[in-house]
Amino acid sequence: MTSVCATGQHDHHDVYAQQCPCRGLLELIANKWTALAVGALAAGPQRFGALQRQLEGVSPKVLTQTLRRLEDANLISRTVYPAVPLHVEYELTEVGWSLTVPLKALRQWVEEHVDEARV
Amino acid sequence: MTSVCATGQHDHHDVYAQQCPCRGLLELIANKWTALAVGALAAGPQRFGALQRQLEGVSPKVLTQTLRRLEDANLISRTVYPAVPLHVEYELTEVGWSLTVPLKALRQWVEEHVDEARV
DNA sequence: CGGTATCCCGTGCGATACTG
DNA sequence: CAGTATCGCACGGGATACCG
Repeated sequence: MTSVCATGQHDHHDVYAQQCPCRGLLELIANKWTALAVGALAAGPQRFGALQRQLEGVSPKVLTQTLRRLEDANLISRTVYPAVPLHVEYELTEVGWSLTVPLKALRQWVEEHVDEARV
Repeated sequence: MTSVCATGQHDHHDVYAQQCPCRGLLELIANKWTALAVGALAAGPQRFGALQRQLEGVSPKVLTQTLRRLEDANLISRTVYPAVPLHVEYELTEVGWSLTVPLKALRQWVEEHVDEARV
């Protein structure tokens, strides 16, 4: 069994439907900036402004949406340091950090097959 | 360096922008059915109708779009057997097959962290 | 059987302006 | 500094009907 969704418990009657456990993750990292934000945070905790500069072209609204979704998914944490001016740090959680491993595998696949695959 | 996009050649000046080589792949598998179609085809060559039944809920138009994109990316091949009724087979290419490896890593991550991460 | 054509809708994304 | 508010558009996706 090598499919994305099937488990060892399943057989050829598998349905790759809405119930697939991959769906949630795929829909999360599917959007434009999420995986890139995780990649940026893999270098260490970052402030909102720093993330916005690294993810070139992202608007503050969209960056906020992206970070909120990651926070809701428990992949990053948001820490506010009450000060003037405001200081907010985003950081990968432990489980968020673990996600960088398969994500990095994906990146390596791209590097290795960028010529064969027209992605 | 553990970020999604940075390579060993890069340093802290990396920009996770539109130029990131991951972007193409992420935008490809980002949509609703692509990764699932790859997963289905990992079980072996499939006909259009069989894919449509496995990817429960997909409309013929969207399935066609999905398969065309995968074909354009050189990840699957489309073979027409001229007969009545028509017989069309979709099959993973070699590079398409190689993609199932990191995709499977992603699935395993989901299974292992489904409780910690609310994806 | 394996699609295309057509219509429609939700939402992800972007630009800009403004605020605690 | 770190967002929110508002507007608008493009596009992915869905339903249905039809075609070679």
